[in-house]
Amino acid sequence: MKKHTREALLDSAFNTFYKHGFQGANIATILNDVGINKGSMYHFFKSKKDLGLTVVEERIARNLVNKYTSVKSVKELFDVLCSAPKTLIYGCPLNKMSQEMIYIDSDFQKILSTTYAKFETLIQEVLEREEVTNSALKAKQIIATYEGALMIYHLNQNADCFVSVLRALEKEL
Amino acid sequence: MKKHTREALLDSAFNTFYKHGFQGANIATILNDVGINKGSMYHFFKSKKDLGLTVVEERIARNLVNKYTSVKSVKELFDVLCSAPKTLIYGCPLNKMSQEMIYIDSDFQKILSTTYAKFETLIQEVLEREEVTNSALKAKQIIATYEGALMIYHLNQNADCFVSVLRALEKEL
DNA sequence: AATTTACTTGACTGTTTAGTCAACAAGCAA
DNA sequence: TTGCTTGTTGACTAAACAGTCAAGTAAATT
Repeated sequence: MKKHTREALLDSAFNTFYKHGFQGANIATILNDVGINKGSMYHFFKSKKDLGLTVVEERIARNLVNKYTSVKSVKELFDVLCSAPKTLIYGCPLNKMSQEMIYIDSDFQKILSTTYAKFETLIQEVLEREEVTNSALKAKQIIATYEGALMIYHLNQNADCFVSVLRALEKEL
Repeated sequence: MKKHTREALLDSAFNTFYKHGFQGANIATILNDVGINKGSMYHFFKSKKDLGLTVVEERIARNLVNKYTSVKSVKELFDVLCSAPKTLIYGCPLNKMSQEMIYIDSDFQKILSTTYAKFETLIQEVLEREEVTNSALKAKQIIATYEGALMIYHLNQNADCFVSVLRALEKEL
């Protein structure tokens, strides 16, 4: 039960922040969900903010890296991107937290910007692997379209446009 | 001073919600900013939520409509979109509020979805005016790219990619 | 077995916050 | 002037919430 509490806390905190936002999230909800008490959480994390920053590092950033480092081709990349609406039920966690936090807290701003940069680099590397020209700009185009289309999907509650927009982009590369 | 208080309240509320999010916003800050007292606000709005929904209607949606109904050509549309980073200092207000609220409160979900639909229709109409084929999908493509690029701009604090991504999209129409 | 370290408990504190209310003032119509 | 509607005041309430702490238990170290 040593590592378990900390990891369970991060899992539950990720889910809660993902749905309610960082500011809207209630620590009591997380504690109740994990089935532990206050002091136990404050043993591992010195504040709600500390918990939030660790969620970005050890959940959001880590999931992103795991997902995209295994991607080898452009086709594979688009397949992964197109499968997003099934899993990202409240939108893109990185995007959502960025929109909320970057102009509110500079520590969040730093870690979220860094995480985004990693994401962009991973996409760029996939493009370079197949010698796509102008990979830096193309990576940004792909991410921009992906993030925007995901938002439209959630606002419309309709995945049709999400996949068609991404497939149209794929053809233009 | 009859209409003034209500309008000043909506202006300040819009700015505060835009920066801090709806949940993170503090009513006392808004009241202090406008220079009035609690009861005065609750004379015009029955709750914070009521204020929030009215901000969406009378500020976010109205600004959007005013901005895009005057746009007549595709070139003009992209000029307006490309000028966004200078004015939208905390990102796209509609996108930001949507990411925060659509899975938290169904009244916000409804009004934000409706507002988004209006936005999409306006863009589509500009495309149709110049007989762009497949205007429904193209409108979604433009908005997706625009929203995503705006996010990247804010996370990177660098506008270069924003304009190049949008200009690249313009050429593909 | 003894002692230190790691983890847990849950009541408690202090603050922040949305929302209420009764009394008061201004604008206006008769 | 009188009365009515609209808007304003600011103290008050009640709840929610992040964070603390002293005392306890479990686990590892010697």
